[in-house]
Amino acid sequence: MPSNADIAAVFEQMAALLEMKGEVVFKIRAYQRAARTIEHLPFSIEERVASGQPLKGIPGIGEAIEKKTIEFIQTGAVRALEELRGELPDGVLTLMNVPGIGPKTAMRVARELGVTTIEGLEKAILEGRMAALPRMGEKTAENILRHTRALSLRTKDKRTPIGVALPVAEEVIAALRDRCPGLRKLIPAGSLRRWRETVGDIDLMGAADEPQQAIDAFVVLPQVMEVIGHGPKKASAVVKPGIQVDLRIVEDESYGALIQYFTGSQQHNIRLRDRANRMGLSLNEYGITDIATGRVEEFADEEAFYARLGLQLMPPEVREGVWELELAEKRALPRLVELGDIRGDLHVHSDWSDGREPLETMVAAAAARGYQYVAITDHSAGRGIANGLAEERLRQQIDVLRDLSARHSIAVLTGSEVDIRADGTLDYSDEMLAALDVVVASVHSAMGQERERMTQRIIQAMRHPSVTVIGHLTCRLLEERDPIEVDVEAIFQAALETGAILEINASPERLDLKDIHVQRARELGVPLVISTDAHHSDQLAHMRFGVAVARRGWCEARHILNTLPRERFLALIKAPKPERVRLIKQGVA
DNA sequence: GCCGTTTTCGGCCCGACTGTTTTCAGTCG
Repeated sequence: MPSNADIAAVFEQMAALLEMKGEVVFKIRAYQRAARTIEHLPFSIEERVASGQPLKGIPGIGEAIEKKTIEFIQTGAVRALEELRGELPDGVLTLMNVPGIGPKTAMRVARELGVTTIEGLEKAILEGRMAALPRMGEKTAENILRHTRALSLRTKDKRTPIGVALPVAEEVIAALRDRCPGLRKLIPAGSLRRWRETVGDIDLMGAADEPQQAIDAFVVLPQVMEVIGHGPKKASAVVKPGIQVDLRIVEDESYGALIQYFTGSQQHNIRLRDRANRMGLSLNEYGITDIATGRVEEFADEEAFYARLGLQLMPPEVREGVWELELAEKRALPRLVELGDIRGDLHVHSDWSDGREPLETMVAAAAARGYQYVAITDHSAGRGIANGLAEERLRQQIDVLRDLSARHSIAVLTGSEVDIRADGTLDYSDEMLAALDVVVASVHSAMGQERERMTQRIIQAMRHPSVTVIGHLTCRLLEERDPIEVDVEAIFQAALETGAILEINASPERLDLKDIHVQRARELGVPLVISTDAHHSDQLAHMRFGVAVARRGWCEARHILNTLPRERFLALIKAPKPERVRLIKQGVA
């Protein structure tokens, strides 16, 4: 059962090997483009093929790539790829993992030095054989050596979770603004601005009268550990704790074109350029050039830039190069859900279990965010390690919360994050669960169960009359723990049937559901909430990450139930489940 | 290999930086 990522990897490798062979660049790009498109599709290619739907129509996928995709799904291999592998030296793909080594260098190193491993490469550099190659030199060899050494700790495609990268970006921005009064604008661009769950590096874009001053100030910031490149308009550096930051500064007039260009995605830009070409225009980061006259138009903001191309401004979160251009042309983009639409948080811990602050603090912080409701959901009894609450303590907590609710304008909902046990039963009695306003049921144990059993386990919990929400469905921890094996499509169907709501867990370590799941859930009409799983009042601010995931799934406020005002939200979660199913089908939000 | 409100053939995104070169190739995004 190949995932979209597996299929994308096949075409990435095709592209890399064709590039080494010296194939025409356009063929290479076609494979790269297909790979990246497939990686970001909101549906499973494997399922689409199984249901007999064509792949043609997906941008960048034509006859040849469709055939190879089907071949891969059916046989687990692609003959053309195997043949290419046979023609080229073993290990060249490994060498290409080293930053600074592209296809040309990888081939020369393999052919002329007989080196096909990272260890062999390091040896060749230390012995001076690398620098002796034509158009190679001491500095190039030295740089590559530095990268191979870093590689033993981190690979080229090791990505940083957005929850780590965004605060780093914000810190650098603040520091640079502080030292550079002439800096008029400065924002994160790239995958960070598109709110991808992980980023490869941090792109910062700005506008200033004297770009060079800002660039020079950047490379000497205390956060900078190592300067990689430093020119008049652009610099790259590694900042603490080891993330690469690329900074570009232009003058005000071309700021719109700059941020458009560097927000990407690459696929989005390639499609945009394609469109511009057909209009007789050429795009770059400084503006739009009329090819016939050579006249350059500059744009101070993105809206005007897109308008010149006949397009509605697209939120960065949807710029993945799949279907947004068609909708922007028809001015049919949805108004995506915003942080300000959120009326409550439904997954919050306190120091009664493994949270770090008292109930009072958490409730006051939720009220201070302007929420109309908040649910306290400490762990259930079975979570010994998280100081889960025995039923008696939970009953005490309910009393305390009733009292708190009376003293605050915010509605304080009683709740629990109850374990779904390995056999699909829940960790409290039915009477206990029925006494709660909000029951978030989550898997925390026996995560290695096989797919069918895990799926049935979760569906059994969804059918329980008192279960309101399923928490962090796939249990993944970004770059730390793989998701559990679960049939997400079956879970979505069960959600529609049972009225169980699915959580978008906004904790930046989780982001679970993830963007493409949310996109699919939205298409099916599956009810969703966004919750922070906060263990500290500061973490209520993680809501922004969850909202971003929903936006990447093209959700409007009506798709997210905790955008509902208090009375309607309470009516919904207190309705018996069959009634809730009916309300949700009507489009309650 | 993909694609078409100029085209089913002939195009295909564009520039910065580095290191090695005296005009440019390779890599990256």
